[in-house]
Amino acid sequence: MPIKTRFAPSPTGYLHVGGARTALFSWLHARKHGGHFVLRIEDTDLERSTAESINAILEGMTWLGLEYDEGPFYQTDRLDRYNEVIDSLLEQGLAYRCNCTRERLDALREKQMQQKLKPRYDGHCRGAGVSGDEAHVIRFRNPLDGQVIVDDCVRGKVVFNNNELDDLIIRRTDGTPTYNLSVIVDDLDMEITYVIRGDDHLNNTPRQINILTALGKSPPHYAHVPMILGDDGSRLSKRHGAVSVIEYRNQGILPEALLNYLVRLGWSHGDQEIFTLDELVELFDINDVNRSASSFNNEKLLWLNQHYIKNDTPERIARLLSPHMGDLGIDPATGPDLVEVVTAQQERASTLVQMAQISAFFYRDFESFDEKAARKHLKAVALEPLGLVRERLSELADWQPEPLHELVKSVAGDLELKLGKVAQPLRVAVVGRAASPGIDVTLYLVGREACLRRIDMALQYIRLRGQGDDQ
RNA sequence: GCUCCCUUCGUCUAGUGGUUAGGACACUGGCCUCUCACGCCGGUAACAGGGGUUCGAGUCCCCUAGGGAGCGCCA
Repeated sequence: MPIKTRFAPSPTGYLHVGGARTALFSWLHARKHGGHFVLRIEDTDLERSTAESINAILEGMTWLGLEYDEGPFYQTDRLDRYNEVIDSLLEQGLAYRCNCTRERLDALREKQMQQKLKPRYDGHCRGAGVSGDEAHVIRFRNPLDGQVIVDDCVRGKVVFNNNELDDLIIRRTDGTPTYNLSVIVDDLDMEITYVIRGDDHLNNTPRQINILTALGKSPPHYAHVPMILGDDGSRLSKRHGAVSVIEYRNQGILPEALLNYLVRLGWSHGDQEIFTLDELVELFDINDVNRSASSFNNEKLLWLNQHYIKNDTPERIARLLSPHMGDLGIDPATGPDLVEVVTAQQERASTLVQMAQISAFFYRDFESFDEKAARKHLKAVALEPLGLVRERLSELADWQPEPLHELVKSVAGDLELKLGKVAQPLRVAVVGRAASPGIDVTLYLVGREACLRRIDMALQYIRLRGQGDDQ
């Protein structure tokens, strides 16, 4: 049978980075073996499933580039099929009707907890012969003894005793199937050979295997991958910051950076840190995934992101950066070529949002000089070099980085100053801050008109400031 | 409480009985330098604890502790 994996999120929120990682592992496993990757939406919980959530998941998968070969399938389209399986289990006596009230179940659970027992159904209706005419659920008749061995690709063999399990509900009073039933029917019908999922499902697996066995089928291969924790060691959630992959996109993270980061959480290949998707398809092996949970570390993600920003073509980065400029109210068409701006900033930003922020000054005047930078560089001693630079800039014939570089150097030389004594005041005057790309490229991209205007602002700022105190 | 899982630098990890316990992020010292960044060179920092097995244990076994997950008419 050809290798087939699936990603089966329930549409009750956004595509979580933990989900994205299991999706990535499933996708890689399928790609590596020339198999298929299936997307299935587990929306049998009608109360909590939403269309927005489905869209968010599809959007996230598309952004990450985890394309699926089959689906998306929706479980709500397959209710008849689940009922067919449930009915056949019922007919064969492998399942039974139960009319226990929620009150009874709640009381039972409470009593068991008090007795320090594991809460579970007591089999009250197992032999009761509850009629189909009254309100009821269907329970699977779980074996009472023996054991189930889950042979897991990442955990190894895990043994569960049947006497720890109970008769789980497979059809609700309203007639809809529950998770443990629909999952195994889908995986069976869709011919899934590898179930790769979060290890929060490990405890469900013996129940699913028992149903499969009752149906006369053999289980697929399983791989339960460890969960992702927040930086405080608890389960990753909203309070740790971004958890939705779309949030990462909005923060200016590149999809390849997020994928590279996620794959290294629980998996490695020697000392290698950077992987192309092609390399991953070749090198990744689900059997090599770690057993222990790992903490999400945003700094390392930022480092990877900067790496990818640095090493991609300026053209692609510019295309991705453009909407983030828009977020700042800047239309890149109104100023210097965004590709040239990216080339100048590529090594200076770890996210696209940050790159937009540090590039805004190319497109519009800043509100005010950064105070610390101004205090250090916009002083009376800067009046002469700034004045001279201004004069020569206004006369410069060829407004290009090279001549601009020569110009700044010549001013420094003529005034017998170190280059920094000219470049830094000039930078603060033109940029508003003490940090920017090389002064020549900065002047070139800002353009003559804005440069002269901003230098005049700086000269005036120094003079006004000088009147006030001991400057 | 019960069942299952996990435990190497702060974090991600390498390590499959003999290593000065390696790499990466972060932190940090230096170099480069017109600033920031990049890059380069260096540094701090780990086998949870206790018992075994063995000539020898991060590696194998047991116990303890700590952490996580599950125990729903959620998935």
